[in-house]
This record gives sequence, structure tokens and C-alpha cells, in this order.
Amino acid sequence: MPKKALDGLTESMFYVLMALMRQPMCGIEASEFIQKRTEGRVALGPATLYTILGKFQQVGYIRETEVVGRKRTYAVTELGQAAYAAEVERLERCLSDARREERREPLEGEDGDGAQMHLAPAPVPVL
Amino acid sequence: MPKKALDGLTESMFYVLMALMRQPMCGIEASEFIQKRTEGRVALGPATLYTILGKFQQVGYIRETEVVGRKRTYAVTELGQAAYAAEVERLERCLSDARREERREPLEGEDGDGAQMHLAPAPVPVL
DNA sequence: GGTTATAATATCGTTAGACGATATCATAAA
DNA sequence: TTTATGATATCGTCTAACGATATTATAACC
Repeated sequence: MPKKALDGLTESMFYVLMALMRQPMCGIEASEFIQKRTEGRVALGPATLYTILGKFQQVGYIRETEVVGRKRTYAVTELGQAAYAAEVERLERCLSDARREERREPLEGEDGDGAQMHLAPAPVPVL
Repeated sequence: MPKKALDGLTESMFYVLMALMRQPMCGIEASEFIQKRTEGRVALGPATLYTILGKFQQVGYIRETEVVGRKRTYAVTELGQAAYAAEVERLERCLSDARREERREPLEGEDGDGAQMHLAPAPVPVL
């Protein structure tokens, strides 16, 4: 997905925020939550997990609420909640674009008659 | 999004396939299509665009159907269509997970009474 | 107390994707 | 033939993913 530093979240990042929004928790707990919620579809290794937690703390999407020994508990900030909401919207837009495409809707800025690229005779990718 | 080589498409990749499924076209046309369909939300530079086209050809998601001078026309293969469909499903899963989370649905494998992490007293991220 | 086990976090190194900037090439127009 | 234009190709840098491994703090046991 996105590569311009946190303009659009990756799937891993999205689920980390989702976990911490459910309830403040530590990294391991978040990772377990993600596996359960996605029924195993998404599984973060420690490297990805802690890289994301570190990054999110830097940019203020999450903050530490408790440190017991080595265990750090994180909560999502308002900024993080906004980023999560924006990501939901981005995903929805992708899907709604896909649906419009299935319907072969003409593009914006087309007058419905310009020799443009709508109503092609179906993809027909031979191979 | 995804980083394990094409296991899950990036947003850019997704829209490139969407463009070529509408109708076989060249890189520039695909990039123009994407800008229109997303109303400017997604815009690929030439580097991203041709990197993706090259990669997709390598893995067999698209194939060249015509070469006129420098202009190369691409079409989506069945493999590419499958990848696109899988991506749509992935996006749908992300959103449905998000919706389940909004409803605070308990996780799979929880008996509704285990001292687990559901029904927390709402996130309350103070900052 | 000292040793082992365990839970949790941290870091390294490699690979993949994003993208601005720029270069190259082919055709058409002047 | 020069110039313009449309289109593709490549360079370099940055960010993210992730397996493997190391580190550290608490708990459990003898």
C-alpha cells in the first residue's frame, strides 16, 4: 500500500490500531488479537510488530499508558483514531471504485459520448 | 500493505489491474484512468507505473497485446483477474473486521466469559 | 539466594514497493 | 532535418515487511 510515510496505512498497521482501539494492550496481546480477529489471515512477527509500535509512538498515533517490567501497554491517541478512520475510508473508496468499475460506469469528466474508454467490449484477456 | 512479493496487492497495483481489466491499454492511459476513477486520490508517477507493469508481466498478471512504436498495450490475464478478485476479497475482509470490531463482537475461540479482552470499557485514549 | 523458565520487547539484515527526477526513444509535425 | 510530443525506461532514496536472533525482566522452583 502506501509508501509515503504513513500516508495510508499498511494492512499490518491498520490491524495494530484496531487492536489498540479495542482496548489498551501490549504488543504481544495485539498480535494475538490480530490473529484471532482475522482467523489467522494476518499474523505479525515481532519485527513488524515492534517496528510499527515504535513508528506509531513517534508520530503520535499511540502512547504508552503503563510500563510493568518489560511489558508496555499502549493506547490509541485521537490522532491515531483519525488515521484509522481515514484508512477505513480509503478501503471503502477502493471497493466502491471497484464496484463502479464492475458496473462499467463512465468516468467523471466524460460526456458519455467522447471516444473515450468506456463500454469496451469486455476485457477478454485471452490467456 | 503487503510486502511478501505480491501476496496482497498495493493500492497502486490494484488500480493498475482495474484499469487494464476495463480494457487493454498502455501505461499512460492506465495512469490517466486511475486519476479519473479515483478523482485524483491516486496518482502514479512513471517510476511506480512502469515498475508495476514490468513486475506484473514477469509474474503473468498481464501480457502485451500490441506494440506500436514505443507504445505497448497490455491486457490482464486470467491469473491477473484472480489476483484482482483476491484483492477485492482482502479489502472486504479488512472492512468487515473493522465493522465487527465497531460492534465489539467477541473474538472467535472466546467463550464469552473467559477473562479475555472483549467488552473493555471503551478505548478512552485520553490524549 | 541462585538457577531455570517464560513472557515480552528489541534489533539485524534482506527483500520489496513507492516515487521524484531524469533519460531515452519513436513518431508526427513544422 | 529539426523540434515537439507521447510514451516508456532507469536511477537513487526512502519506507515497510519479516524471519531470525538477541536481550531483558519477572516468576517459579529448589
